[in-house]
Amino acid sequence: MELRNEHQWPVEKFEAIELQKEFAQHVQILPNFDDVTLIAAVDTAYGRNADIIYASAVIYTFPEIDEVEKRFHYAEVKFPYTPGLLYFREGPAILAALEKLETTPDLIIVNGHGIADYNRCGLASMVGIAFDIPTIGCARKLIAGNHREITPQKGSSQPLFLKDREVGLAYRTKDNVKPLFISPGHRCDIKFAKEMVVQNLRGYRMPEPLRFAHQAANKYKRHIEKKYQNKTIYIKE
DNA sequence: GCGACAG
DNA sequence: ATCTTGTCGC
Repeated sequence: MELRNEHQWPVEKFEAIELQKEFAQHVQILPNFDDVTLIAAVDTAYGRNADIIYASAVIYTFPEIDEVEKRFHYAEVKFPYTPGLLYFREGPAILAALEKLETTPDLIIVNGHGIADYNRCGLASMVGIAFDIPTIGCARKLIAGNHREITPQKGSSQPLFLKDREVGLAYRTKDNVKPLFISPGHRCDIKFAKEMVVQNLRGYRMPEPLRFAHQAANKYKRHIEKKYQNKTIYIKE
């Protein structure tokens, strides 16, 4: 895949916020009627000291969810974990893994929030803008917004509001299991995001592509750590 | 001002 | 996110 919006990686928080607000201007929330055949999912894993980040980018067919292509990338972590600025910590590795994909998916599911973010531009939105491709944010915890209580039954959901705006939803993917927070990232809307996530559930809390991408990132991490045990990992630019 | 705070 | 085994519950 090819980046559509290149930029420097900020070192200071205020610079990151400036870039995030600029990207937020480009976020498109609109109905998506495209036929979805290929779905990509990205996720990351960290080394023990949280100094190295490992990212996976995997493409699956939909609705079969058969693996089509799988790429990875690891890098030194250079930005501190800061709620609201996750993109600046994980973005370098995630974008690099996605750039290695030879196939272009119809949409990308990201482990993190889309517009359910204080600046309406979470990790999923930032990734979507970077490649100008439809993205969906899927998070296990809420960072911004509120919603009414949802029942314990699978399928129960409530809209997620942030400053009077509906930005996504809380969705129960399994009975008696904590809900998932879904929000559009870029070039799609809440309805599309919800439908896609629901149609990709296969009995677990997380949609299958993301669940697999998560496992893939961890396997990749173990592989690299084993390969370089006792040695100093050399990371090229 | 205080609390909350994706991975 | 990561450090970690068993264990309670559907």
